[in-house]
Order: sequence, then C-alpha cells, then structure tokens
Amino acid sequence: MNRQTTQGGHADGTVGKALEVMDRVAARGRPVRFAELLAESDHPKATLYRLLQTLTSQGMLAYDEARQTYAPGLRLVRLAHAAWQQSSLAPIARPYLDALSEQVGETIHLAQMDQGQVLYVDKRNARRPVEMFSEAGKIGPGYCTGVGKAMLAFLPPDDRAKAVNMQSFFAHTAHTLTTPQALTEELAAIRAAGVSFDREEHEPGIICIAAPILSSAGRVMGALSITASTQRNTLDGLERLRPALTETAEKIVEAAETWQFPD
Amino acid sequence: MNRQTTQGGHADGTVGKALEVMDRVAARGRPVRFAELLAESDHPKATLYRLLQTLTSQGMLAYDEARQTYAPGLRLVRLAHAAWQQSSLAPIARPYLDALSEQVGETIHLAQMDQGQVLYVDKRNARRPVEMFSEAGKIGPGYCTGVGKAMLAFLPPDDRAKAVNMQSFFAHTAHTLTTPQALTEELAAIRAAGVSFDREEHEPGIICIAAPILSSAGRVMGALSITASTQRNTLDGLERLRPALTETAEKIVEAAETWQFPD
DNA sequence: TCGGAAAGTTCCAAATAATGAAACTTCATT
DNA sequence: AATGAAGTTTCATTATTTGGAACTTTCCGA
Repeated sequence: MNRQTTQGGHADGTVGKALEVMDRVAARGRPVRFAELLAESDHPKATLYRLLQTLTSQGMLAYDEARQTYAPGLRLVRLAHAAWQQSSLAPIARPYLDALSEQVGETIHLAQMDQGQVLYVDKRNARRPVEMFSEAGKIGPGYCTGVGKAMLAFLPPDDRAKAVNMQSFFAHTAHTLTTPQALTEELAAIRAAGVSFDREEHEPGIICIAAPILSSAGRVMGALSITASTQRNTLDGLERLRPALTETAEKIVEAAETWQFPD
Repeated sequence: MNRQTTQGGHADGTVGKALEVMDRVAARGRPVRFAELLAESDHPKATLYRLLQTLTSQGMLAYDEARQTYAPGLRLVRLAHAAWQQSSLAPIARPYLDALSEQVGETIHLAQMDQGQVLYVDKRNARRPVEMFSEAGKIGPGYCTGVGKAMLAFLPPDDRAKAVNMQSFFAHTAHTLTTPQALTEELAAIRAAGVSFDREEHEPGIICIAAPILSSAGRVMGALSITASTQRNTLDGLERLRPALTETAEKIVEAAETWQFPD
C-alpha cells in the first residue's frame, strides 16, 4: 500500500522506473537521443543508460544506430493488440458504433479513462471508416472534450475530485473551462442532464455531444460522442441525435455485461 | 554481455521478468487467474504475485476484482500508438497501401519482423478498409506466410539461420513446409525470384504473393503481400500483380528513406 | 589535421530492491 | 464447523540496481 498521490509520477521499483522512461520516450512523439532524455530525467547518466539498454534489449524500445535515437518498439504493438481486444470496450462496441455511424453520418469517438486522461479506443469518420492506430491509442484532455467531461461527471465523488485536480487547464479556445470550479459546476450540470457537450472548448468550430457508458452498477466504463463542425451543424442539431447516442451507449453496456470469455 | 540463445526466452533483470509475465498474460488472449499463471511459471508464488501487483499498479495489467483475473492494460494501447506511429512502416506506407488497394482490389498486408515472428502492422480489405487493432498488432508464423518467407529470405545469412531454427513447424495444411531444410531451400528460391508465394501453406484456399521491403543498403524493413482465395484467383493471377506489388514496395522504401522527423 | 569538448560507455563497492519459504487469511465446499 | 484451495503478507537472505568517476568514442571548429 504505497500510494504516491504526488504529481502523476508513480514509481514502484525498477519496473516502475523503466516504464516511466518508456512513457517519456513515447511522449516525445519522435525518436529521442540519450542526451535529451538525460536532460529531463533525474536519473544519473549510468542509470538511465542501463534502463534504456534493458528496454531496448527487451524490444520495448527500438534503437536506431545510424541516428543514435530511441523510439517505442514493436513489441508494444503486439502487446497492445491483446490489450485493445481484451481490456477495451472497442471489440464489444464495434457493431453498435457501425450502426450509429451509419445512422447519424457524423464522426464518432469511443473513449475510456486511463490515468486521468481520455484514451480514444475507437472511431468512425463521417466518410471513410476507421483510421487505425492513428486514432485508437491517442490521448486527449479530460476537461475540454465531450467524452472527458461525460466520464468525469459520473466518477465517484472522491475519484472525480482527484481527477479534476489532475487536469492541467489550458485555454485552447475562448470557450475552454479553465478553473477547477468552473469544471466542477459543469460536471454537476452534466450529471443532471445525462449528456455532455463540447461547445468549441477544445478546437474552434468543433462541437460534440457525448454520453457516458455506465455499468448497471453505475461504474464509468467509457464514453461515446458524436462530433460535428459548426459549419455543418449546431448544438441543437446534436441534441436531436441524443436518443441515438444514449441508446447506443446502453446497447454497449448490455453487450459488455453479457459478454463472457469462452473456455 | 549476457546472451541467452536458449528458446526465445530472454530475461535481463527484474524488468525482463516483469515483461515476460506481461507476454504470458497477453498470449492467453483472455483474462487469466493468478493460479493459471502460477502453474506455467517457474517463479515462486510470492514473486509472481508481486510482479503482477507491480504491473497492475503501473497500468500495464488491468485486474478485474469481480472475476479475479488479469488482462493487458490500457496503458499499452497508449504506448503502442506511439510505437506504431514512430517505429512501424505503417504511417509512411499508408498512401501507397491505399493506392495499391484501389488498384488490385484484393486483401493487402503490411508486415514487419518482431522477435522472429511476423507482426502485421497494417491491412486493407478487399471491400471495407482497415480493421483497427484487430489486425494491426496481430502476429503470425514466419515459415508459412507469404510475408514471413519474403522477410526470412532476405535476412543476413546468420540471422536467417537463427530465425529458421526458431520456427516451430506445424503442418497447418498439406502444403505447409515442415522442416528447416525445406524452408531453407524455399528461401533460396525466393531470393532468386524476388518474391514469395503462399501456396495454401497456412490456410486451405488462401494464397498470396509477397515482396520484401528492402532498404537501399539491403536491410529487411518489412514485407507487403496481396492475398486472395483460390475460388476467385490463382497463383498465376497473383503473379500478374507482381509489378504493382514490387513497385509499391519500392515506393515505400523511398518514402521511408526520405522521411525525416521535423524539429 | 589537430585539439578539445561533448556524448556515450564501462567499472565496482555501496545501497537498495527483489526473493521465496513459510505462515497467515479468505472464501467456497463438504 | 471442518477442509482445502486460492490468494496475501512477512522478513531474513540474496541478488540486482545504483551512481560517482574514469574511460572511450564521436563530433566540431580552428
């Protein structure tokens, strides 16, 4: 029972430290040099060096000899396949997303919570279906997205408070909620309404309606959203899609709770 | 310099052991109980228990309290997104896969090698595009798939010999090559031909033509294949698609070697 | 081409974390 | 209640990790 509530940073044992390094490499979004990592890490040179060696020899990182850079390794892709299939709502929700996509014709996101952030696990585009990993696996902020707010709103009070405090508020647009107070009030309104809206809070011109996916016990399993641009739609227009949205969310819960792994 | 050539299993340090446990959980393909893992592991109970605790608290595993089972965690999905984008050929190859898909109208796979196995990193279906993680991240055998043989054939001799010995041959069909000798001969033929064929070696009724993706220095970067069923096509029919296939492979190399991460 | 500095790698005694046998707690059955 | 299988905790022992410093290589400018 060794909880570190301090700043997102966990670190039990050697494994924790190694994974923290993994995260840093992944967060860069491009190949990184040893020195770059060293600069932002508080490990001594030798320690960081050996952590990177271990991760590389394990296939968790790929080392490019020519450029002397590290990048996340392909072993992760293999592991993630299993994670996506087993631990995400995506495989169960797929047919319902397909149906909803056909019905409403707008962009749809399926998201879950991971470590206080929004993790997108599936998507349908208005025209072309799915865009692979380029969307699944992407993360987003909790306080200024429809799915983020929908999930935060229905978290148990303690977790919700914790999650609200973990947000690092940034005014992406003039409509972004930028204080814990404003967000807390908004979340109460969302609980009352049952759905959340993104009123151009994350990107100008982009609006969305989102619904939480709640287990029958009331636990937040994820969230589902329909996104549109202000050029082609309005908040009222999205409000009209609410029944389709919440019905889909309900079907997903039902499917998830019925689902049993075969022997 | 502590190499373990023995059976795919590496294990440097604690991190290695933890990741080996991760692999075992992922390999099951369904939630696993502690006892199941204990039975197939050679760690003592307490050790395995703590490894699982660490991985769980790190978000690498998800623990289902109700069922008392472990499954790969969502943190992996996040990390894999970065890996797929940065370390796989998929993002670079995408436009070329799209074009090839449109041109030939058959199923297309893009694969890379990971730890002696074939790792699929992208796919196009005949009709509907892409199927998310359910295909990307999947692994397959090297000795009886078109992409596997294409990559094995062009590996440096030492690596090739090692990889051939790592295969665990199983006669999926009557056409499967089931000995290292037969495979080695086939690989020589593939080197001479420049492309490989799957002659119903993995699944009855499924054939394919595959080409390696070789860097200008001759290093194996991945492989590309066009798959068809014997009902709708023949090996000769696939042979006719060879120019389109190899041209696409060349375009991908070119794009990959030109590609530079922006500052 | 040469010097110098920065980047990357190795060493080893000290510090720390992992180990695992055994004892203990649960919880579902008989 | 009694049994036992599954899961959890303890703690002295053991093995791994640590990090300062020395060493080697690479890069760059004069």
